[in-house]
Amino acid sequence: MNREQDPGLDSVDRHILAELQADGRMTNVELARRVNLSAPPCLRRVRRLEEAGIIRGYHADIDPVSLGWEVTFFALVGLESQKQAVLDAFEALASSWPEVRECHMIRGGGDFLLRLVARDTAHENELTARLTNAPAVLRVQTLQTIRTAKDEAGVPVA
Amino acid sequence: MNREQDPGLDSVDRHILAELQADGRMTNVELARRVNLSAPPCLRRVRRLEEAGIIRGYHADIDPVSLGWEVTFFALVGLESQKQAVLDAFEALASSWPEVRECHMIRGGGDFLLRLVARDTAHENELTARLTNAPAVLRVQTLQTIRTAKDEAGVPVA
DNA sequence: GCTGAAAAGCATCGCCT
DNA sequence: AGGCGATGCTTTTCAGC
Repeated sequence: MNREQDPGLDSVDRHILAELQADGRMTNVELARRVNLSAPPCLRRVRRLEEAGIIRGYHADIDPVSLGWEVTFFALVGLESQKQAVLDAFEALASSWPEVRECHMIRGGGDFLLRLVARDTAHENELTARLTNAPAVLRVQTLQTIRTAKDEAGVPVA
Repeated sequence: MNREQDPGLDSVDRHILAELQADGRMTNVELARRVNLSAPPCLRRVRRLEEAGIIRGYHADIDPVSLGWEVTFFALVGLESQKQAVLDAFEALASSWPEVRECHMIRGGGDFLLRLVARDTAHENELTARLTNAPAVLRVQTLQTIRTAKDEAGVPVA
């Protein structure tokens, strides 16, 4: 669907990506004005970027606390085996929990980094316990965020 | 700007949040149809959610690889002091790097979890070295993502 | 707080450069 | 490839329930 480092990505495309990353609900007319194009070719470029899989979607960024998710934390989970079946099973289990927002397998074998949300500290403890007691889990290290200095969703478009 | 667990957030509001989290560029008419409202009150609700800070923004989700960011990794950084001035200085330094996308201070003193992007493995090594050599840094543990099973930007709207 | 109509603005198409 | 003009929607406001 998308090639590595697409050659047909000029400075106008990158400008479009930067603008839509900053404000994904901008109208096409406003976007066109900012990148010095008229509306139709601007829209054609956006559609092309979407169809090439370079723009994967658009999402509202919602304040977790407003929805009752008071705690965000990370967990480093170590498994007792590196067998593919064990890794897959843990991955499937973790991914099935709505509180698990990210699940990354870490190089070096048998470790996962998760990002989770919890309603409160008790809920966080419960989630940690559920992780600890999950099949093949050896240890769980929770990394509790006390302050977030920077949290930018995307990537530099330099 | 936003209160904890806003009481004036009914099921229609939550439905709106879920829809815009899934597709932030949906037209207001389509959104209204999905939440069984006509367009004007739907738009008023969206504006209210934006002004209350519950919707913090809208962002295009861009494929990092298409822009040349081949490597995404995390770094656990331990500092040699927990003095506020030292923590603040590290936070300011890390946040100033465009490759650092997230910078979280971790409970327990003197630790930070960063999420970074790099153009390639050499660039990743260079960033790790820059972290290691930064003032007051005691150790850097890189957590290299080899597979991401789940990566949902938002929060459960249940 | 919703509906419905109406004005203004936008998305999108076909054609031309 | 980008621009122009036309058409049909969408957004947004406003009066009235």
